[in-house]
This record gives sequence, structure tokens and C-alpha cells, in this order.
Amino acid sequence: MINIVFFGTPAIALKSLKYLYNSDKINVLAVVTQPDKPAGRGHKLTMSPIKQFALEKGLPVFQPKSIRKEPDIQEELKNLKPDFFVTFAFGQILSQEVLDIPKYETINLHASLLPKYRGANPIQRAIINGDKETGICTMITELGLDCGDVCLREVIQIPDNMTCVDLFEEISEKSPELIEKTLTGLIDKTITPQKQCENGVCTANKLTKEETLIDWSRPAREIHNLVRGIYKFPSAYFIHNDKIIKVLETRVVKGSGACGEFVRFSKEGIEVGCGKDCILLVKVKPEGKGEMFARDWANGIKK
RNA sequence: CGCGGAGUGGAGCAGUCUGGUAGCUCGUCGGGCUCAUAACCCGAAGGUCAUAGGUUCAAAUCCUGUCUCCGCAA
Repeated sequence: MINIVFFGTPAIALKSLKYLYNSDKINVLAVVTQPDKPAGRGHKLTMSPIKQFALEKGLPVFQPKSIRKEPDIQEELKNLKPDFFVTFAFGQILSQEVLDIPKYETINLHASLLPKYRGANPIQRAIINGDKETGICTMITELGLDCGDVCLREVIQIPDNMTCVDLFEEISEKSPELIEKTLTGLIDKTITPQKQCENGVCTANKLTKEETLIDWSRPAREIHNLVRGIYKFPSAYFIHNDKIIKVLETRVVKGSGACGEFVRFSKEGIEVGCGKDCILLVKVKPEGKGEMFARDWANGIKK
């Protein structure tokens, strides 16, 4: 039985926690997650999906504002005598004091093929950049940003119209077993962590508001990648009559026209001119409205 | 009580300020035409205007409560 403490916050890590909780090789001692935060409309205090699960199962939950600065919680974790810490989208930087707590190592699951896309936003970046494949890695956590030695990796293909929701789903499906294999492999010494090749290093920065505004002078292909890369949150958008119009689904089509101009209305949607080719708007979400087909939206705006 | 938008035939919208016959762009159904890359012409069906009260001779429209959906922000 391998004793672990699970560090995680958002939904993508939930399947992994469930899997490890139900595994007969793993014993989850406790869960560490971000503090409850006001979220959503009305600013209701909301707990993370990870905390919700932990509460249901009666697991101890720790919610440090910053784990580095809370020796009390560190002490409590030490008393649990964990073999490993497992982190997956936890959202806080660990310190050496924290890394020293588990008997063996701290294992992190990172959603990219390291050393590519170290950092905050690997999943969406892979799609936005038009990559054909990405993946998941387990690694030994060290102090730097996602720079530790890699234990196991798994490649995931990115088909042409995959959205980041699809990719999130696939990653959350495939991660649990990879984590379990990593833990058992490290115990059996069948896994030898490999240094990351320093050549291919690149970081995946957080998205800025500016990036999510569609620039019609870009090639249609790039706009399409942006749209599917940040579907369905926060979504790429443009402004029409002072309203935010979010773009949820697009296709690249042949054609030409002035950048940002509605070139053609069809049964499929609205074709808009771009830097190269045209982008077909299929589904949109105008400010204050629900999701709708672009063709329906067009019915309301044309005079 | 964080700020704000919206609920009108099957879809997307206008009409609400300034109360007085339910309108537009589509879809559907029927008929006609056909060269038409959003086909075109003619016709029809389909709405207790989210919901509950109130004001009024008269409410989609003004007032009050409730429900639902959404954008920002975090």
C-alpha cells in the first residue's frame, strides 16, 4: 500500500483522485486544495470539485492560502507519514520544506509533452498553436517551473476539430492510470526518471484578455485554432454593435473578403473575411444571450 | 445583497420610453416556377407577448413580486 497526499483543485484532476482513492495499491491519506472562493454570478462561496469529493468520502482536507507559508499544515502533513505527494493542477508553488515531507518524492502530472509547454496553460496552448499532438507527463517535482525529471509520458493526438473541452476530457481520462503506474514503478524501481532535454523548452503562459479578441487579419486557420483552443471558456470573441459576440464553433473555408467583413450568409453560418481564406462562424453566443447557430443570429441582425 | 443584459408563433429579433388590430428575417406545410453558387414567386398554419398580482375604458407596453437564461467581474 502506497500512502499519498493528493494536491489538486479543478475538475480535471477529479477522476485521478477518484481512481487513486478506489485503487487497492494506493491509500489517500488527505487532500490539499485551494481555499473556497467567491465565484460565479452573485459571488457565492464555492468549494473546489476536489474538496467536494474529499468531503463526501470523509478524507481530511487542507486548504492553505499558500502552503509554503503555513508551517502548521506542513506539520500536520508530516504527521501523516506519506510516501508520496501527488500534485495535479493544484495551483500553488511548493517549497523545499514541503517537498521534503514525503518519504520518497512529490510527483506532478503535467498536461504536455515536457519540456514543451511548461507552465500554467499547456492544454489550450497546444491547440491554439495548431499542434497535431500533445500529451501528459508525470515528473519528479523540483523547485523550478515544471523542470523535474520525467517518469512516464503518454502521447495524445489532436484531431483537426478537437476543442480544448475534448482535450481536457481525454487528459482527465488518461491521467489516473499514468499516476498509479508512476507510483508503483518508482517503488519497484522499474522507472528511471529522465532529465528533460533543455532544447525543446517552452512555456505556456496564461491567456490574456487581448489574446481572446479575434484579430480578423490573421489567417483563418489561426483563428480556428484560437476558437477551439479556448472553447468553451473563456471563448474567443469579437465586438458587433458594441456587444460581445463569443465564437464557439468555426470552420476554415475557401474564399476571400475584407478582414472582419461578413462575406456571405449561408445555411451553414456566416462567412467572414480573414487574412487568408475565410472563417465560417457556425455557433456563437452574443452577450446576454444563449448559445445559438450563427445562421439564426444572422436572422436577427440583418435588416 | 458585486455590476449589467434578456425572456414576444418552431429559431433569431423588432415593438416597451410616448398604452389603442402581433411585426421583421428565417423555418415548416401547400401550390407555382426554374438558369440561378442565401434559389425565386404565391398562399397557409402556428403566439394566453416567462409567471402572479396591480393601475386603466384598454397593457407585450406602466407599477410590484416570483421563476428562468446569459455577459462582466472574481
